[in-house]
Amino acid sequence: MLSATRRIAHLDMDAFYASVELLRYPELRGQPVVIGGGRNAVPEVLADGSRRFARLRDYVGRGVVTTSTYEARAFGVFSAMGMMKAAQLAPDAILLPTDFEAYRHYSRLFKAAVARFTDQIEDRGIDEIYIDLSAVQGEAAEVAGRIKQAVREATGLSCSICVAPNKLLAKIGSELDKPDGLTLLRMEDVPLRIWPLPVRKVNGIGPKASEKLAALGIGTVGELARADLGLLQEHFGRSYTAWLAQTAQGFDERAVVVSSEPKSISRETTFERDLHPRRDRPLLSEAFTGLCLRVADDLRRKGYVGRTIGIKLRYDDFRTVTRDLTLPEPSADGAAIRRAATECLRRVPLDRKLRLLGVRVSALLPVEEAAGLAALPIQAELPFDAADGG
DNA sequence: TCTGGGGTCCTAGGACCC
DNA sequence: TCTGGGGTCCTAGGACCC
Repeated sequence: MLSATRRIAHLDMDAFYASVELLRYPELRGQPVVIGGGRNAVPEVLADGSRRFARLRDYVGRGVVTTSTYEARAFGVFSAMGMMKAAQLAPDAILLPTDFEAYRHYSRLFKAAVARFTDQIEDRGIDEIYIDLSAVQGEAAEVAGRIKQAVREATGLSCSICVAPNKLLAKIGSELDKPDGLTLLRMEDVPLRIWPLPVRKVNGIGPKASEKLAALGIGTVGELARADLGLLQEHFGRSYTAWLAQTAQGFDERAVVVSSEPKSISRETTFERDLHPRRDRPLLSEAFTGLCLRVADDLRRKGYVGRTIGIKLRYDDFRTVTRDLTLPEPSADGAAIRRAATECLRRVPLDRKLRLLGVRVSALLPVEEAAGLAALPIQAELPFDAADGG
């Protein structure tokens, strides 16, 4: 049972990767900076100790923007945009390589700072969390303020927080006052503060769904709240329609999930140029083996074995296909993964150039549990089952 | 200017079992 | 000979998120 009124916060670090880079290169503060380059974007240290930074215009390749500073966003450069396109919009912007090690470090720091307030924290990736503050003493605004201060002291970085009755509203709300925002939302605020927003602001309504809604004349959450359910059901099916209707009213009962086990571990790579299945076979084969070994290494480091091995291919026309194969026994062995993945590869048409190759292991089991299972006496496989109840 | 890499969850059909 | 209902597992694809 859920309590009558919960107090759920969503905390989102402001322009996280870019802000971490600004800690390291304070001279870039106030400038348009884009994160997403490779090795060639590493700043060069000059003889006088100053640094020369790469510019976006120098970028060549198939990467996308990971994050940009607010100054770069003013040029229209946002996350997930192709770097070549970003270079056209802001050729003089500073380009920096992604340094996940550094971002993970600051991620641990800000999460540890929040953990001093409560252990009711749901991890939503490297730069955001939900916090269930229901059992934390104090006014919402005051508690949120203290959390923001603690994050700033631990990291030197700002974040935006919204406290609301549920995760749906907290997530939307944390964006309303960015950066360095502190937003409070109550159910009564839904008509005034949520209904005017585009449906795309709702976590779970992506590009496809918002486009379909737009075609029905529904652009805002308020329009969604007033929409005819029968009409929605014709286009979205029963369960998604029910969810849309609840969401438009600001209803959401999902709990803050404090811990979870991974479901899959994967590695994939986009080639610098599209590779021909026959002519570039040596290159493909090398990449394929490398992916299998990296996945195996990830499994081993994280302590998992998996039964289902899968591959992912993307053709030069951007079509994506997957194949997978479930083994009788879980494994984390690179050679075994490569054998299974090769089986999968045989089932896929190799009649076009390839843009991407990926390897995935799912149906994961912690390695100690797998060891426990292996120690159990093996059930004999009889040709007829004597215990059959029929 | 073509569009990364790591994930989760959902749907749907077919096999197979009771 | 046909009909059937429910459950689980496997596979493929797709939407969505950070």
